Amino acid sequence: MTSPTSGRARQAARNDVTILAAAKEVFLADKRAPVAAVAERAGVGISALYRRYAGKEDLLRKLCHDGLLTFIEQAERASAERDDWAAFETFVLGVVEADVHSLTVHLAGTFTPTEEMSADAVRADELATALFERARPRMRAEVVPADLTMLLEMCAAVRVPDPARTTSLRRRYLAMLLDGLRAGVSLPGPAPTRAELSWRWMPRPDDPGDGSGG
Amino acid sequence: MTSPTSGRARQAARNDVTILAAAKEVFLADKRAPVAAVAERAGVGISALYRRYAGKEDLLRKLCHDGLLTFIEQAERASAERDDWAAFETFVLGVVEADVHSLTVHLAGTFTPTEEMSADAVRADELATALFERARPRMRAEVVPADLTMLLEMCAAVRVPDPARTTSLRRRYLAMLLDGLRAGVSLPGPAPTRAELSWRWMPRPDDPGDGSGG
DNA sequence: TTAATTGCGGAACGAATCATTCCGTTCCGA
DNA sequence: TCGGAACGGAATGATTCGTTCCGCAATTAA
Repeated sequence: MTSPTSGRARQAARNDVTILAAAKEVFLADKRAPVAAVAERAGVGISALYRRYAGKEDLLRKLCHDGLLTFIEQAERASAERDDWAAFETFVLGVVEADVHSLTVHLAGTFTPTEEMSADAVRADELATALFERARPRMRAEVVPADLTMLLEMCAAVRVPDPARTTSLRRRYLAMLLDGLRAGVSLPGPAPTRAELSWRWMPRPDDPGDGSGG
Repeated sequence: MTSPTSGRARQAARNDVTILAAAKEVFLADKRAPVAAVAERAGVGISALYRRYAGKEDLLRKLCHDGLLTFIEQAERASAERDDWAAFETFVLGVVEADVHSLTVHLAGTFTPTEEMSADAVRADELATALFERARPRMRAEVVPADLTMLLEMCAAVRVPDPARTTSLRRRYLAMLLDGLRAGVSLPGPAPTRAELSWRWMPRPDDPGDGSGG
């Protein structure tokens, strides 16, 4: 089992990424989607999926963790930029374009997290906060890092059937949000606290959607 | 049956509004909620609900239509304001505070609409577009009335467990969005078209939530 | 007072959905 | 030719949920 460059094992290795990509697409569109939908999208049988993951929760966990790692990667890459605001902008744009928010926040609560995941979540939060703080001098008064979570949430809510257009429209409204982040001075009501946003990471009996299922 | 001011009929009349209010709360939190959850929230049995509505779809339709009428009411009320921008602002704020968006757009597609509903939807669109056009001179270049739908969508995505805080936070981010609506000049990508947003009003096999079900 | 009616609570029913398992098949590698 | 890894997809069992049905209680009409 050195390098599966041919035949069976090769196809299996290909299925690894195919299934993961299919799962990402399917659960982004509807986080309550059945497992069978993932298999169908990937063009494989259900066996191929259950051979790789112990169950649905396992797959969801893997997906969420991957999203978290992408988030961290975007943050680290953006941190290299010299200009404070440009770094922040690059980071947020990267997260939005990778459609990572739905993979992390929206899938949270559908499984019990790993210790490693929790640690990565903390690190992700630290990186994002650092980027936010760097750019904060150029923002309006009274904004806080917790606002970033909500801005990403709002971008994730932009969704049309065509994925390409969804990305394009998200860029449009992200530009508006970033302008709004810098304009004016006074904002109504108190800023969100960390406690108010942490409920997403706790297991929930019901599923407030989405109002919107993905 | 002149005026039910006592006993039985009185309680029944009270249940009319209780059930409707419960349904609004429940389906706002999760549009896929079971009918039994509505009855439980209202503190009545399932019979009390089915006596009033032919089925779940009937209840959803009533709820959505009520939301549409509230939307129209907010638009008409705001239209009376002299200042063009103030009228627009009052209107949007009214819609957001009434949490009407989830009742209309998010519930659309879960039932077959009435002719009257379709007519009201057209009227709602006309009123909203008129308010938008009045305020447009004070907005950045290249924004279109269809943007309003998306802005409302983004506000509806702001949600925390506490309803009062949800309203407060929505006001906060609405202020940012409105500032973003006026700032700058150039926006990336083409504006949304009506066709891209009309899919919400067509019956769908699946349910893209949000990824989030509200 | 009595009988009819209205409104209702909640168990029961049946359909649908889904995660998971299981069995037979295919095909690569030796 | 053979062992077994990988797989397709039907079968299964549990759960959820919309709807119906039956019996009871309270009110009202006679």
